[in-house]
Amino acid sequence: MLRYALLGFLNYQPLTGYELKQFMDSSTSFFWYAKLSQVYTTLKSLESEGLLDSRVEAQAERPDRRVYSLNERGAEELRSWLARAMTELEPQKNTFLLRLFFSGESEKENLLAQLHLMRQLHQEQLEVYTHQSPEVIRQTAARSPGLARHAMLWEATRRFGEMYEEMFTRWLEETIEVVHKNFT
Amino acid sequence: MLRYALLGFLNYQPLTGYELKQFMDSSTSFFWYAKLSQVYTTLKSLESEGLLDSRVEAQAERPDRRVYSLNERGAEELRSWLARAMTELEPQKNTFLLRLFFSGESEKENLLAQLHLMRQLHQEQLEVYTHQSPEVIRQTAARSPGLARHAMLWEATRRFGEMYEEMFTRWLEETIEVVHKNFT
DNA sequence: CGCACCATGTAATGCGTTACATGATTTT
DNA sequence: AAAATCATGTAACGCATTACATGGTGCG
Repeated sequence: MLRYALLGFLNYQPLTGYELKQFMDSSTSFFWYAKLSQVYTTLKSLESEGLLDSRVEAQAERPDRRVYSLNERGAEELRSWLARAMTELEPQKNTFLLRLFFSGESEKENLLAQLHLMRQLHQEQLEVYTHQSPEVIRQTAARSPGLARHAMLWEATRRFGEMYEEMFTRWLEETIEVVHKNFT
Repeated sequence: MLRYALLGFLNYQPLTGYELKQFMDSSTSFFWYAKLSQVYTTLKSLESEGLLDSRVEAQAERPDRRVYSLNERGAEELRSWLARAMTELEPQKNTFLLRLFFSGESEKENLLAQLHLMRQLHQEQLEVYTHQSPEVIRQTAARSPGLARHAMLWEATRRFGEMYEEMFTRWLEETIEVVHKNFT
């Protein structure tokens, strides 16, 4: 799947593996992320499949950079992936819910401490979506007027993150209340 | 991670691989699931690590069943996993958001069709959490009075599913509206 | 002086999926 | 007569993580 994320970013402009990782970290990271090592290996395999081209740029007093760019076959692969609509819900995994599900024999205090810690973390994440992300989107979109329709969709994903964290925080408060009152 | 899910279920009672898969499908599947083949291989490796015991039950006119049970070391492993609190948010992946993020050059109609389809799917899933899941929990808890505190936490995870799908549906409606009005 | 950042990659391992293989019983 | 359920597993593959390996620049 990382393949498509990389094709998507390279559809905007040629980039190195290192830069791709940075772009991901500052935009899609809350719904798609990867380690640098995976970015490098995936770029290599995309190039060997003929979906990307690369050239090495020599730099004075810095390591050489390998810049990847999307070629026509890569652009076609991206379009065809986007055209294939999803017809089923994607199964999700959530370790925190798994733990909670099996915590019936845990100490009440440990359970409450874990729930409070999670609330803290989700509130912080909510702050990121409400305060930092809008700025990132505005700045990126400002660099080119052709990106207006893209920015609308970036904003939609940001809004998802915001609503998700709002919901998560509300659920944690509700759950803390229930555990506090009824857990023996 | 599946290891811990299996240890968790086996903490209630001895089960076969096939039964474990069924239990997962009817309870944790929205935040943890696995294929049968993985269940079997993971059980085997848990046994070889000495966390589970198994015995084969011969059956007349049915294939033999291998029943796994948690031993003291397995119970300890489960407890120690539950005791190690999470201190960071778990990164999530969501293919639908990834596609949306890169759909700036897609046809408006295709995009709206995809959003409508997703709304349909999430509304159906919401129905499952509000109508089917409470019954499953009530019935399972009714089988043994010692499961009351467990049932409280099962209910908390169900409630998460309900709130998640509610939120997702609201977000889809908001996004459909935005795309409908502003996407060219 | 040490840490963060820039920059690239390989190797080993682990977790999970898909495909393969078998076969009886029960339900439609 | 066909499909679903019960029941078990192995083999091949793919995606992702962790660890290893290197080395210069800039900042506090």
